Amino acid sequence: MKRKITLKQIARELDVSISTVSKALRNSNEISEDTRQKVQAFAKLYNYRPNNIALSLKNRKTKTIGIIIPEIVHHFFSKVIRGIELVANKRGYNVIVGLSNESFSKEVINMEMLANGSIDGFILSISKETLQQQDYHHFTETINQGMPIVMFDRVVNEIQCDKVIVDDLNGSKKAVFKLIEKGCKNIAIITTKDYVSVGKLRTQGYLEALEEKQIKAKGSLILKVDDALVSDDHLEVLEKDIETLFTANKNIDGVFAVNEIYAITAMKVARKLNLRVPEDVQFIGFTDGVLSKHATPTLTTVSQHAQQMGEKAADLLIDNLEIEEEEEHYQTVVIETELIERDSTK
Amino acid sequence: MKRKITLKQIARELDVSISTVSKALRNSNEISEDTRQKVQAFAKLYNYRPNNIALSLKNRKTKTIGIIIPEIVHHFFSKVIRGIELVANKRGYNVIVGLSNESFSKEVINMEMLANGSIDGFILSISKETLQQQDYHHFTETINQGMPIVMFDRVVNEIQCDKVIVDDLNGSKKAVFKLIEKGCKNIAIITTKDYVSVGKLRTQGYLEALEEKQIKAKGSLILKVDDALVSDDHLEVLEKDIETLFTANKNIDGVFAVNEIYAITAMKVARKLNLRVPEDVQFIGFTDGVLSKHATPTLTTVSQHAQQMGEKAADLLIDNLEIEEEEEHYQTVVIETELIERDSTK
DNA sequence: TTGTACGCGTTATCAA
DNA sequence: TTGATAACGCGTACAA
Repeated sequence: MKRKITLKQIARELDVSISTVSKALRNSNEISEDTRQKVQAFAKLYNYRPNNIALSLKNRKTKTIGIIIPEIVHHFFSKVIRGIELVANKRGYNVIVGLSNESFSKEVINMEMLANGSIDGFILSISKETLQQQDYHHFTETINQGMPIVMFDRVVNEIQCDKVIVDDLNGSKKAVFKLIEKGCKNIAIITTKDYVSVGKLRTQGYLEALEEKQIKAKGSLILKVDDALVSDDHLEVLEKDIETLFTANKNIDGVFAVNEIYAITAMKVARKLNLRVPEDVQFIGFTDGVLSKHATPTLTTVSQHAQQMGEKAADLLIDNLEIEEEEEHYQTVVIETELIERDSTK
Repeated sequence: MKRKITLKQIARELDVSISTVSKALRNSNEISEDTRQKVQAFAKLYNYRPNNIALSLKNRKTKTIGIIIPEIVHHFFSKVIRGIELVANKRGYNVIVGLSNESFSKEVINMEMLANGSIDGFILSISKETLQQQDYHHFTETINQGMPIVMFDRVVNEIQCDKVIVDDLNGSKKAVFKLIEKGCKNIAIITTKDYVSVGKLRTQGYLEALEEKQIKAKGSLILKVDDALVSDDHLEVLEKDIETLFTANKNIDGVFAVNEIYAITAMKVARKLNLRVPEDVQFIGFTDGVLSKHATPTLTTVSQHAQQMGEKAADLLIDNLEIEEEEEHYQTVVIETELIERDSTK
């Protein structure tokens, strides 16, 4: 078991100084052809590689990006990570992942751990608990320490930083317009409580779309599900809520759901109630997930281009990291959505 | 924008030496109550935190685990990561993620990047290309350098290290036994090419189960799908293959698929051919995914306990890292599978 | 009780 | 052409 070799060891072995070795390896022309070759041969033989940690300490940059997300077992977030990793790797960065598990304290702890030198900047999506408590001091503090942050998807106006967001509003409008165009008269929405910014925006899009088409929104057609319900255990509660929605509003002929699970579950409930999809009720979801593609019938969805979001976020962060100019002018990049029509609409 | 404060700055500010500050902060009783308090107050005020990189360099350990997986947009792998992250965090470690994207060279490059000091050890699952080429030099080299590796799921006998695997063989047998028990006489298997170790094992389990029940395996009932087909674009090809399987073998009354996509797709094809599930054909998949739960009908599956695998892998690695004893006796932990019965079986 | 010196591995500057 | 030295930030053995 040969430990990794260091400059010092090479120097001792070859009876030259450390700095000579260092220079020789970097092809400095201060060094004679002779020793250069000797050193390089030796280094190659022992497979010398500079120690990243030492380089990080010296250069005061780690070439590592910290990602903080609420949950990794989630198509959207894992696709974003893939995008980040893709760009990061291409530009010579590594990626270190912290999960907040939707918890404020875990988010804070994770960020503090990473902010102490381990990374050069953050890409993150805010946890639900943080959004509820509206306590953003950990973000401002890290930014004040000179560590850049790029937020994606779940962002917040209070914090000044680069952001990458989905065009939730227009995405929803597209979906609702499509339902109207397909002949729906009574369109329900299944959404989340308002403190989840994306849920709020998507609800707003639904309302605006209806208004623009001179359709009066009805409170009874708006189902705001408690977030805990996304967890698998509460699927039955979700189903019951949706069933109530349908039975209380027999005339529903279109459903817009702000995520995949809601949409799939709603279709399931509809089928159970002997409603035909899409003949009796049409469905559109909002997601980048895998369920839609394999559902029965396949689900029409608003795609978010998650991977592209990740790529953009990584590019923004690395640009920020590598460009000297101190003038801070943050940008918010909006990733357009795309309506993917499948069999749950006519 | 105040940069992170260092010991040196505190020392200068308070007009004491660096080591005094260091000791004071670590509550050394060499330091007078007086200066200790003074230093601690100042440090707290400026929110001093030791620099991780400096600590890593000094201690020669980074408290960071490197994960290399073929793909992150995959329920199984993201669940494993969640398990790793959970344990790692609990034990004071961070997690850095590299994606091989099923490519040999990306796997090698990623490992080399991380092995140069960035991490203390690896947890990985081997890429398909590596398995095909059977070139494992990068694993042996990192192990020889004294950096421990824990492999999970896609492992390989040639490498001596800790391993966490699913009991693929028995998992498959359980599934096939269940189908037989439920009255299936002609059970087909949809599996991968043999170089994917888990596919091979699951096929073997299928064969053994049949043999134990004195049922003769028929080659025509074994569909070995090309791996590229898992990618979304090739779904149609997959469907066609499965359709051929069904039409060429009208008597199929049970299907065991080695992953979720195969199973779901097969159910879809069956429905298209007007076969009722589970009345005419019963299905069992192999997975920890989200599709099974939301499929129509819901899919009976062999669950792999992915998160538990991640937790175990992390514990193994960290144990290895923190325990002094040099005697290497590697273990292979087998995670038992669990048959989750849903509506695709009677 | 406090401070000096050293080492972790590297590179850059300056001296020889 | 080569080498000594300092610095990145920290902790600690040893000296004062």
